[in-house]
Amino acid sequence: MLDALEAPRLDQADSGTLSEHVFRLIQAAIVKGDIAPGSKISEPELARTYGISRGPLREAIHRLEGQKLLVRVPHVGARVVSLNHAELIELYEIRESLEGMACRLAAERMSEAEIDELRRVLHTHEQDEAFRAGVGYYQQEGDFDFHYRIIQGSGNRTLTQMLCGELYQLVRMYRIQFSATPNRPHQAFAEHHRILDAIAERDGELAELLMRRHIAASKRNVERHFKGALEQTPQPRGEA
Amino acid sequence: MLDALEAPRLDQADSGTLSEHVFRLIQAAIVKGDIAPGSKISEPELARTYGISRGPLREAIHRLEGQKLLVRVPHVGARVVSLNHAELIELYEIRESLEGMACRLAAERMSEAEIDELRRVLHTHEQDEAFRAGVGYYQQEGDFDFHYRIIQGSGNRTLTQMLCGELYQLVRMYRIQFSATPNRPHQAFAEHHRILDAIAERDGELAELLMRRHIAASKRNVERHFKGALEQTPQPRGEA
DNA sequence: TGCCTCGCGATTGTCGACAATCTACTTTTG
DNA sequence: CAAAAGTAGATTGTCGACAATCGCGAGGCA
Repeated sequence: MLDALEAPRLDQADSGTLSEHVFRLIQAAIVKGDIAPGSKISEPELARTYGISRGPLREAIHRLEGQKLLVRVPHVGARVVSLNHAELIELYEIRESLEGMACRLAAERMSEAEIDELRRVLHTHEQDEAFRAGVGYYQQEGDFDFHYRIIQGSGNRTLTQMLCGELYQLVRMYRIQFSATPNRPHQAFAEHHRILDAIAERDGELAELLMRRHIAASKRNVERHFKGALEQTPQPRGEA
Repeated sequence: MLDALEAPRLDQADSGTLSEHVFRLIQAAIVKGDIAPGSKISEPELARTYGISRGPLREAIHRLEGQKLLVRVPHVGARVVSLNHAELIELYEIRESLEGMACRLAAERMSEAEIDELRRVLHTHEQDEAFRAGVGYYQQEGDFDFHYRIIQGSGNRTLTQMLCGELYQLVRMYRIQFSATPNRPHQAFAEHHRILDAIAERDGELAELLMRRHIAASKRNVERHFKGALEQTPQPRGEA
């Protein structure tokens, strides 16, 4: 398993400690799907893979558990998280609440420069060829992600830490899994545009409403996707 | 420092691993204020205190960092979190959003038995003598905590995990710090009662509104408290 | 006298090895 | 033949020691 890791070795000192490094490496591997959801994490194997000791690795695992990307059970081991239907819907409901709030705050507090940046992000997406083809709108990451930018624009550092620091990778993981839904990208883009307009007009109330609806629409999309996949796989498989 | 720990040693196997145990121990020590906010965490010292190696201790520290009770900086060490005014307000705003949502869900989904339980919790609080004296309403923990029960009643397991598993201890820490405000306990109790009524009537919309207002009131209370303490201490001290 | 530099002590990060526990297979028994 | 007990292997949890890095104080220089 997990032989699809292109660059597992930790060449230069990217960010100081080894623990931090493998943390990011494993995080990326999980989010990208290189390590299958539900698969078991073997400490000796991963340690060998990344060429480090089990000490830093275990610390990274504990941090990953905090980000809800891993589920750990004492004396047994850690597994990559695999949300069931209900949990995934719950996640979207939480986002509806939190990102709605972030959007309202962003409409009230974002600077004109930040709004221009946001507009530029949307423009970049529009010209993306994957988007034009109707697939894979959501692959953007970090500063190039519409949602990410709005959350940061809220000015609420605690909220930003929760949404961009913890839940973000988890959301991204499922974004990638459910990325290819025919009409959704264009529709999502249109919704993004309306949200941007509301923010530009400093209409916090409307911006929040639109964001909540936007996420609710995504939720329905995931629901549909899940229901479609249910016929093929009765249960999300638990091993690689 | 931190010699006020009454029972630091880890006698029996409470919960399997040492890491898990010291995690809970340090968590309790921080929440109760035995380890001062902003004070530095010394690994060798804590390891000696609890009579364990630095390995499990470091894992516990990483988990505590995930719960936002510690702030860690590489190669320097960990400090007990000390939220400033803005961050504390942000925390309350997040709670407003999340617990409001939880309250709405609870009104829709709690069983009659659970509502009875909730009523009993409130009744217990009413008879508490510390409450009657007008101080220390908030010291309740876990199942005896009104908010805790409502969140669990929401039926949203992800939400419960976030609110009761992560942020809960942080909120509790500041609850304890700001506990003694003259009129607040009785007022809070009245608000709790109104929320309960709304839940009992299955009025989700009203229950959400009341919970949001309740937390907003708590926020204002903390704000007042903070402003009052500002004259004495210009900045929350950074050392024990 | 004030500021920069160097070095020492302490703390954090990392490692390899040992002990405790779990999983799966084999063996034994009703 | 099925089920339970026992055992072997692997995996997780824990430890003590070594290396890398940082903070702070002594000393030198403008």
